[in-house]
Amino acid sequence: MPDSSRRNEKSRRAILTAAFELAGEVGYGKLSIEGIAARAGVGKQTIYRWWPSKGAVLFDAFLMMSEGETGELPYTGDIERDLKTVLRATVAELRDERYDLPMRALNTEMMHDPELARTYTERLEEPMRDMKKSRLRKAVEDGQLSDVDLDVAVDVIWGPITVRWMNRSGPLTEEFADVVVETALSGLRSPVA
Amino acid sequence: MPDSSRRNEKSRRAILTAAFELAGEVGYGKLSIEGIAARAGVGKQTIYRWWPSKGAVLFDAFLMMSEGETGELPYTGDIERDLKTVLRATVAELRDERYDLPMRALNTEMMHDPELARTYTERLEEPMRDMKKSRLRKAVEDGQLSDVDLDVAVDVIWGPITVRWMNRSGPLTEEFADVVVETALSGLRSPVA
Amino acid sequence: MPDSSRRNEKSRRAILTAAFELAGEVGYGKLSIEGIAARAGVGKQTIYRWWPSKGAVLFDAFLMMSEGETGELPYTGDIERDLKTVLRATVAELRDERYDLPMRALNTEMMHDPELARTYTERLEEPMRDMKKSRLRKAVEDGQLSDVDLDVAVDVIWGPITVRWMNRSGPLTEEFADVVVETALSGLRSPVA
Amino acid sequence: MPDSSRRNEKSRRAILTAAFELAGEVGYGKLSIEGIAARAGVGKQTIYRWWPSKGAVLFDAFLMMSEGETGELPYTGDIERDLKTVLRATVAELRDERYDLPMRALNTEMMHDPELARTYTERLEEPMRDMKKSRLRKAVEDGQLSDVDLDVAVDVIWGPITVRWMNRSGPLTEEFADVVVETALSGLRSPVA
DNA sequence: CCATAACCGAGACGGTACGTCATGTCTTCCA
DNA sequence: TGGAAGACATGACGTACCGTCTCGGTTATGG
Repeated sequence: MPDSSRRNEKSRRAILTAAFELAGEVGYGKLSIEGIAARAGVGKQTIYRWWPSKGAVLFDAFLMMSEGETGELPYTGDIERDLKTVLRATVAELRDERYDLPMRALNTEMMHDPELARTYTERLEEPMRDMKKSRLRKAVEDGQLSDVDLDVAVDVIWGPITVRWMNRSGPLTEEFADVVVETALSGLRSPVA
Repeated sequence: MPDSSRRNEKSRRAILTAAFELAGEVGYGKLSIEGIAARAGVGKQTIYRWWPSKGAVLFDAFLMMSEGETGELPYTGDIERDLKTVLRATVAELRDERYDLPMRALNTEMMHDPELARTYTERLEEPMRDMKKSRLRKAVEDGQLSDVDLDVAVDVIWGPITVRWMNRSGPLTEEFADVVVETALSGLRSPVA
Repeated sequence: MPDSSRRNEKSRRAILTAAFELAGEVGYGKLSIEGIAARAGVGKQTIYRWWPSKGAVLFDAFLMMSEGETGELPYTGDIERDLKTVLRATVAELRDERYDLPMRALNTEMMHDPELARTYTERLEEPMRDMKKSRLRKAVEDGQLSDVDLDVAVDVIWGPITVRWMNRSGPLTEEFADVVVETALSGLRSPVA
Repeated sequence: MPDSSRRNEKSRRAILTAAFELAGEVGYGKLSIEGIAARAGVGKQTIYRWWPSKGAVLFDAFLMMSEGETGELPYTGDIERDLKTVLRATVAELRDERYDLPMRALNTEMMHDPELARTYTERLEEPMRDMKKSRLRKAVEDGQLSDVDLDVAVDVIWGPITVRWMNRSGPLTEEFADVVVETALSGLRSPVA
């Protein structure tokens, strides 16, 4: 197995950058190890030596890009307002050409590679989910939300956005983001009942 | 352009069946036109003549499989109970090996092929969505649900399930289905507020 | 088996013309039955019905083209002069783009199809050879040639030309034609001997 | 362009051997790059990397086979006797199944590929022609032949054999070889003249 | 003078091979 | 020894033709 202490950092960054860019330029279908190596000015073996799959490269590329991206969701004291802010930002990002294609590429790999999905969940999704749950928890403490399972709450709020993006099953707009937040907060049940 | 009146129906069915089965057996990554043609006992050209892409074949395979599948969602008068029944069934199907892999394959293709996504939406998603909205509409009439945007309601209910399935971001169980229904119906907001 | 009395003469001519032209335009390698049928505005089956092979079509095309071509070689009384005239004409024809490629195509087919070679020999080569032998016989009668095997004589005179054309083993010029005639007539042996 | 220093010699030999054998077994029409690759246990790309065409492979196969084949034509002092010896050997070789088909295949390719014909001429034909001219030159020095153009002499002697082989226009026997030699040496012209 | 059998155009079909591209492994050579 | 370079066996791609096979739509006799 390779000795990572001898690893060439410049090559590593060149590969990840090339992978991310190519995913955005040519799309998932035409994203190839050969292409990444050529763009990065690197031998193919250098990729195969350090990553087990195309998806793993892509994942690391995301990791590098999102490095230092962090911290907390906004807190104004009004959970509805804050969730709308966040979801609108998410929608904007998903509509951004620069992120759309690479994210689709990564999602595709995850879809068929449970191991990659697990790693992704651990390294990228969980931290983000924790941020989300953290904000929701504060809202519970503020008496704005009832004491539900926060994981389910996250899924109910962010799930609809993700699905629309993936399947293009409807327009992915800021209005949609707002309505999702309102609906998730108020529930579907008639208040009379 | 091919003359569809001369089309060989037997070959068509053999191709769609082979595509569905292979998607289930070898997964998306190893699903090839050559493999489908070989399994179906058909020349490759016969596939290329009638379908523009691997995704289109897969889509037609789903169409054939879901032919006559239909009608209405259950109606007992209790929307919560009925939604739980439906979502539990959905979860069961998504966990069924026979459907999991082919669906992932189709979703992958849709993810990168907007035209295919559009067709899918029109031919398969819309009808199902209409069934769902129809059941929800009855619940509104029954005074069980408030008068929300039904498309958003559908996304809020079914979105979390779909996302967990796709990304394997958490366990996809019947309990999860139940909690999603309860949360979506009651909303996250504290009743005190 | 097909009833040739019902045969469509127009189609037949269109096929042969198309075959000859295409052989000249695209060369042997890209000459296809499909191409001939398309150019002739004819169904493929009409070709397969009447000819056993591509070579047979080509052969018939030559037969049609050389119809009525004939009679006798020139006779001025001087065999050397006459042979030079004939060989120069042959060289000119072989250098003519319009005949070069189709002839190469036909020769290729004959090379690998003994049956076709036999038919060609009978129908086209023998008549031409008879004309050649006829002229040589007259030269024998005129006391200009000794009484050799005329078939061998024909091969010795025309063989060198044919080989140079086929293999491009040297320049195929009128001068070459002249020298071949002179050499074949005089022989290689030193007159002293 | 490929770096020939990295070339795998074992693959090269396997390809050339396979090409020669297959040409002899299945004939020109069914000789395919795929078939050669399969027989040689080699990827198709390895053939496409190093040779521009099927004909070039075949040519190299001949080159390999005729390696070290050489030297000089027999010299007993009697040119007629020696030429008969050589032409009889040529006839025998052309009638040998092991050489007939591969040679036809190579000739076919040369016929349609001037570049290949040029290479063949340079690398295989010229050396053989030089041997032939060398023997004829000695005969001239011995006073057995007159001082004719030796290239034409070679064509007059060997041309008839080649043409009969290619076109099967007559029986290719040792008797024919003898008569061709006699006729070429004595000439056709009547000795009286 | 129609009926019926053939030819005809068109082109779908199961195949084979094409020439290209990417895979993941291996080897060579350089720093 | 890590890395750039790239040859290698493998296998899928999408295309071109093969030779066979229907499908209607004309001919063109022969009963």
